[in-house]
Amino acid sequence: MKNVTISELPERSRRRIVQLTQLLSRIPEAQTITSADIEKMTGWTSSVIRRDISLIGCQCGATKGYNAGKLLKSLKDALGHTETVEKKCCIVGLGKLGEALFSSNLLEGTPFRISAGFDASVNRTEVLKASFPLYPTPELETVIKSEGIKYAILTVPDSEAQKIADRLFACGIRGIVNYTGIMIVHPSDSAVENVSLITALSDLAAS
Amino acid sequence: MKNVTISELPERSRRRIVQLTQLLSRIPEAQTITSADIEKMTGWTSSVIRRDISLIGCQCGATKGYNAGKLLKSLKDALGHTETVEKKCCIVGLGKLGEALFSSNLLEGTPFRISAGFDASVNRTEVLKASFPLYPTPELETVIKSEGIKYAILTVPDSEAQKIADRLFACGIRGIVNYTGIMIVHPSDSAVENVSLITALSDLAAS
DNA sequence: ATGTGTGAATCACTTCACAGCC
DNA sequence: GGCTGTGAAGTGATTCACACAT
Repeated sequence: MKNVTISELPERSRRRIVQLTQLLSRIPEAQTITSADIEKMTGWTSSVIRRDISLIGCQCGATKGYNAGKLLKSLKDALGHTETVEKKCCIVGLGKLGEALFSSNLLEGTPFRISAGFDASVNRTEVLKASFPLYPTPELETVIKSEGIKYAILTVPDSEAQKIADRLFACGIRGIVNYTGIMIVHPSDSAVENVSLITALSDLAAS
Repeated sequence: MKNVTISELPERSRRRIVQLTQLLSRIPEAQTITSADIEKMTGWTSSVIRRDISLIGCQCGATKGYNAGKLLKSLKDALGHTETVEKKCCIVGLGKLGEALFSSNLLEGTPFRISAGFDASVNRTEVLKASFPLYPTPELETVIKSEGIKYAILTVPDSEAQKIADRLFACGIRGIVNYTGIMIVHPSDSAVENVSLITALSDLAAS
């Protein structure tokens, strides 16, 4: 099996590969790592890990386990995390949460780049300092289209969330990372990743 | 099927039920809602929704669909979201992100309550204002044990994350909501919900 | 000797399809 | 008539177990 692209493989495998990528990026490149080692760190069984890796056609596991650097490279390739391709995002809602997210440089070293920020308050867009341009919300459609932005980080108040999401999907946004407390209704050709504190806590408590 | 508790049912169903609860809480109690309506809003098939609901033994669907209020109540019961039971959480790391999370009152109306905050900087714990007590990180073990806190929201810098997580699990924390950019290695009798921006964006982009 | 890669078997989840009920 | 609730069938993911490579 060779050169399978990420969106072709099973959803569960895909998510594990995303996380495995993050895990490996903190391990010295030269180190070898076995599927049993990864099992200890993640809780996934070694066989599911071996299968995931074989699905992307890495074939980099020699007799003593995988070479961490090579494996990471294969995973990143499969995910399309190559230096040359930059994935444009915007952040909508520049309250405390929005500000905290973009000012902490979380996306450094990833293929994602925040290219625009939006807030309903003109005052806010003028006062805040960011490494990307800030616009009042009415300009949302124009900027997203002209910049070709495909992903949005949603940090507006709950009461605004669905309305803004509708506008985002209407102007070409393919996916939203939803930090609000409500569930976003969305078209079937788009995606929402729920990153809400309530969902996360409820999932923890129920597990 | 009656009175099945949430941790007994399939993981996928559990997660959908958590989300469904959030969705329903924004719908008038008196309204009736069919599994087909929910399909339109969530993208899950009506049959998977009907089965999820039947798993918790609601039996509240009459001939014209579910009564939103009754359904919500059944779901909340199954999740253990009853008024009387309060689930204690703490937040570790009171930087911008931590502050943004607790000051936005996201947990109002949920069974979760933040009972303590911790930060490495004594200055920070003294200056910030919160509706719960703030402590310097060395007091973490003492406070968590004496308060009986079971869940933690982790918003420390990446470089500290694993160290702090180890301490949290060692003193009785059962689950962590991880806002840091790294993957937390954790004991198998505990859980981590990853809520990192990078993971969410990567999952979106790969879908 | 050790750990991968992968068919085959198993297990879990989803969809089908329809009986039953308002 | 319309929609739920649920056995039975189908699909998809995980685990088993072992041949193979070093």
